[in-house]
Amino acid sequence: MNIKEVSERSNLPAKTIRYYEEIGLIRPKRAENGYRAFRESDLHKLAFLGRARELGFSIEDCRTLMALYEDETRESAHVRSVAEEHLGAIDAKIAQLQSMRKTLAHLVHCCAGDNRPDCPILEDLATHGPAQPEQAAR
Amino acid sequence: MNIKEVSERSNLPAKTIRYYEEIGLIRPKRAENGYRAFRESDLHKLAFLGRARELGFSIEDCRTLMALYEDETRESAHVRSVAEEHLGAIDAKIAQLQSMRKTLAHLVHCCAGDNRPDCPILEDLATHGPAQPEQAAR
DNA sequence: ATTGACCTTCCCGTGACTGGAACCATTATC
DNA sequence: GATAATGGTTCCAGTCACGGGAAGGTCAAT
Repeated sequence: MNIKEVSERSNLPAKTIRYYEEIGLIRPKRAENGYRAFRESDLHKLAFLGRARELGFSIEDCRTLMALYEDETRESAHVRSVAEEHLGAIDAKIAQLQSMRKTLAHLVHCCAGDNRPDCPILEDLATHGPAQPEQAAR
Repeated sequence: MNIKEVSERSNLPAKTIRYYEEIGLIRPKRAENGYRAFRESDLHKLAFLGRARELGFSIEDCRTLMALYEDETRESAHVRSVAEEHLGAIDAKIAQLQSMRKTLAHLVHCCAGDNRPDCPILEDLATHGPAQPEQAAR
């Protein structure tokens, strides 16, 4: 298989597939003309990677998960802990976005949105400076 | 004011302040020794920027918002539209994260997390390839 | 005279790609 | 056989919003 077919069957851009090879996530063979020669197993790995990326795992997480996938002696606890950590990060991100959303929605609601210059959004920005970083918990 | 005082009073790292000057968001004067000489107005702008960044506005949005802030003839509708667009992006991001979260939480819940290799998380990754990109709406 | 704290610029690295240039290989068409 | 279209290759640069660190100048205090 050449890269285009793999790209279509994995729903990953060819650029991404080359990048994954560059960083060692896949190791397709080469044909005599220098073209990458993908096997079904490469395609399978790419689908795995695509799904993991879709769930928001970092490339490094993907590397770990692939290694676990290929390790018959893995413990599911290991996989689960990777997923749990990622889940925690997602939750933190959601909370942060919801906090932004709340403030922003309020400001947008308060803004007349007409041809006059008065604007509570700008007033907020001008008066509520950035928050002090919290003292890190020990 | 030198950069350290401004950094402390604005709660922005000195690196960030220099960066904001580099990209033209602020234009502090210079003392004879080459040090940046910040005025209160620079500090005010930095606080404005810090707050806008805290609400997730991009640097380009910040540039627009600052320009509107300084434009006495602005229309609040303009400010509001910038904020609404950003709000929409936040909502989209939240929805995407919640979708990930849902799938991931389910998988984590299903995974025994013990010393055996069987793992529904890896099974999902191996079998549910990446989604086809939706046909873009016209 | 020498610390030490502060300031400066400059360059590299981040994550996960994307775009584009320049060039080689294969296949189809005239 | 010449040409064009399509596909492949590598390499370089750019994205976003900074952060780290080196090399060196300035200032206040000891």
